[in-house]
Amino acid sequence: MKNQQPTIKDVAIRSGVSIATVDRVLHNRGRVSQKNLKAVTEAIEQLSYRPNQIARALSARKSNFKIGITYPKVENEFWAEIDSGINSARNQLRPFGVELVVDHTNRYNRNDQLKSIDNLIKQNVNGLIFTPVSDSLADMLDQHIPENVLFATVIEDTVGSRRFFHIGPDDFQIGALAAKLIHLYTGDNSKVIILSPNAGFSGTQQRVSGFVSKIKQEPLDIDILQICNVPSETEKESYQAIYQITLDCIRNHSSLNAIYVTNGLTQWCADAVKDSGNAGRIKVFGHEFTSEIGELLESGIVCATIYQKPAQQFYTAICMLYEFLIGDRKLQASNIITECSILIKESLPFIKIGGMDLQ
Amino acid sequence: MKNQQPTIKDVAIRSGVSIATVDRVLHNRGRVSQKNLKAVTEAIEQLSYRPNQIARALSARKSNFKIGITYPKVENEFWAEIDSGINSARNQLRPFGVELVVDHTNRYNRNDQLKSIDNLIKQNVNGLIFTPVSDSLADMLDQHIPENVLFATVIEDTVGSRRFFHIGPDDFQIGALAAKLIHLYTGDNSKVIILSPNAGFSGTQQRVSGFVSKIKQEPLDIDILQICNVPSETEKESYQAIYQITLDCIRNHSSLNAIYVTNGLTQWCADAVKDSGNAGRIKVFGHEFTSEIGELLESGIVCATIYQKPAQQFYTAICMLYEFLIGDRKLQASNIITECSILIKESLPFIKIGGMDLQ
DNA sequence: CTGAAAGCGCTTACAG
DNA sequence: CTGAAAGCGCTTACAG
Repeated sequence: MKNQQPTIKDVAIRSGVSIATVDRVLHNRGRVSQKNLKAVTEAIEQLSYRPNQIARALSARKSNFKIGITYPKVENEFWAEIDSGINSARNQLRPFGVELVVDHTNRYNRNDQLKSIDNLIKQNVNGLIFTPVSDSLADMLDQHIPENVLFATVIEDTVGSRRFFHIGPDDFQIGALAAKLIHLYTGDNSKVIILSPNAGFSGTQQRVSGFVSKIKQEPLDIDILQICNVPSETEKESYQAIYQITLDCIRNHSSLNAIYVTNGLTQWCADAVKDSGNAGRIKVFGHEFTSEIGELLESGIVCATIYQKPAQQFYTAICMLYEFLIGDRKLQASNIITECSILIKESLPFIKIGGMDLQ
Repeated sequence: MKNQQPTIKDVAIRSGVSIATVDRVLHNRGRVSQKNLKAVTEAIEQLSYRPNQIARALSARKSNFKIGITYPKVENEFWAEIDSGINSARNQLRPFGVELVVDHTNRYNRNDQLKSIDNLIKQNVNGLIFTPVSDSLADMLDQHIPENVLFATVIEDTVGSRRFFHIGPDDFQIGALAAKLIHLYTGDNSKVIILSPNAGFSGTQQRVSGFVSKIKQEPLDIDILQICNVPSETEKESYQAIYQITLDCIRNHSSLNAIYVTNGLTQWCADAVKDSGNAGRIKVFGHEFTSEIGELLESGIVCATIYQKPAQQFYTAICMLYEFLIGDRKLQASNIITECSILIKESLPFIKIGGMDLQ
């Protein structure tokens, strides 16, 4: 009844060396004679041996790992959800002896973020995960982060940096999907305004591009009345700004019947629509999910949002980084495109915040 | 820098007993004096000790577990996807020494399924996971499956049985969501036919109820021209039947402009719509996702499907069952309502079949 | 360059 | 009722 998975011992016996030597080969630690290297490699091949990750993890428990995480805590609700993803990962990895150190900045600001990263590195983290506030960080990151610290990006990418992998949505397609949803809900007489906070993020720009391009390509009968960048460096500023700009737009465009908010500030726009007495007449479309968004979907002020499951992204990223830390970091890491959900009133019963089933 | 999670040794020292005694308390194995029981319980409490699952798993490796799985392999594509979920679980659990034995039946038939279950039990499985073909199985299951074999249901439930937990969608809400999607795509002049294979499944019935109830409640301007049960005990029968019935419906109802298929046979209905020259005019809505459904969404014959991610359900169920097998099976297991996705042409770029990120 | 040994935190016979 | 010891499959000093 014994499960016949070969172990490191089997490989050692077959190749006529000690377990320690097999281990050296497994980790390319060198200091192995050509002859033994060959014997071990062949034995591994013949037995199709795969190291047992459980045993590896238990053993790794002796030397603890520390993973640092930092993000811009500007839109509170969005990042609060991410904290739940981080906590799931913390619980998951605790038995492996992994410590998670979380830091954050209060603005979308490059220098703040670099300081936060420096801070984490000073605490001797073995790995680093963060959402870069600007694409232009690439060079700086490679300078600030030592070679032996693995880092990965979540939600936003920094193309050109040494980042090990990236997890995030396909923002261009998200924008296209948003256009389609608006068309489904408003039919052929859609006069839409795009409110675009976080214009510094390349993801935001791509959503707008995807939206515009979808309208042209299909084509969809949607008029874009205006595209407004909403100032949003700090939290307070962004809330106030989008609320006020929404009111201004409503005043200036009497034909307006739909608003697309390119990110998670959707609910503040919806509040302005409601407060101005336009609930139902002006339909709001946007992103993410909070309890308030749930109510807004229920009441019909918001028709649909696209949910990128940020907590899951962080959870997955943290677990992946750990895999590479204890395993062979020479392995190629692959990027992951997040699965996004369409949320409408009728899909509310299925939603899981965080979305980690196995605790 | 040592991580300060307490271990079983810490508990033993603090309560002045051996590790073995602590272990006895942890697993309610009895044979512990009142005095020691109290001491250990208190020590666990004070240190807030939690057993390390990794160590537990590695140790459990000594005694192998076998989990049996059986399902009705009638709609090939649907169950082929599930095989990929089972394989993910197999890879995930292999290092833990878990063996997965898979069996299936060729029809939606109670007796076939009971035979399959008997067969797995004869192979000494420690746990059992399956999709019951009939709600009325409850009593039989409790008789056929020994008390010491944990079992759980996926996709379809058997209320009233001793099943340990259930993972599946909220079928009533799924039906309601389908009604909404049809309304979004066809507007206020919708003449719909519901094609309902697998009428023996309670889930199917609930989808129809949810659909009808949503139309009344909202209300949505949708006329249901007819509700057809499609014979579907075997695979070949169901494919042919739904194709033929679709053609008949098209012939009999000239005003027909939408079809709702209550489950995964959607693509065969869509083929009939296409072959009869009604692509685009008659819009198809249904369930699940296969490569062919991808093409049908792309070409606009199918407007939307609701995807219950069956592979993920099985994956999660298998992993959960293992957790209970090695852990304390006295713990209460909780049921899981599957997160369902709305699939439309524009969400195709995000879809993941199987959907297991971490391999 | 190589191997014997200790250890990660549990579980499981076994002996008392 | 209780505890010492072996073992799960790895990794990591340490000695040679």
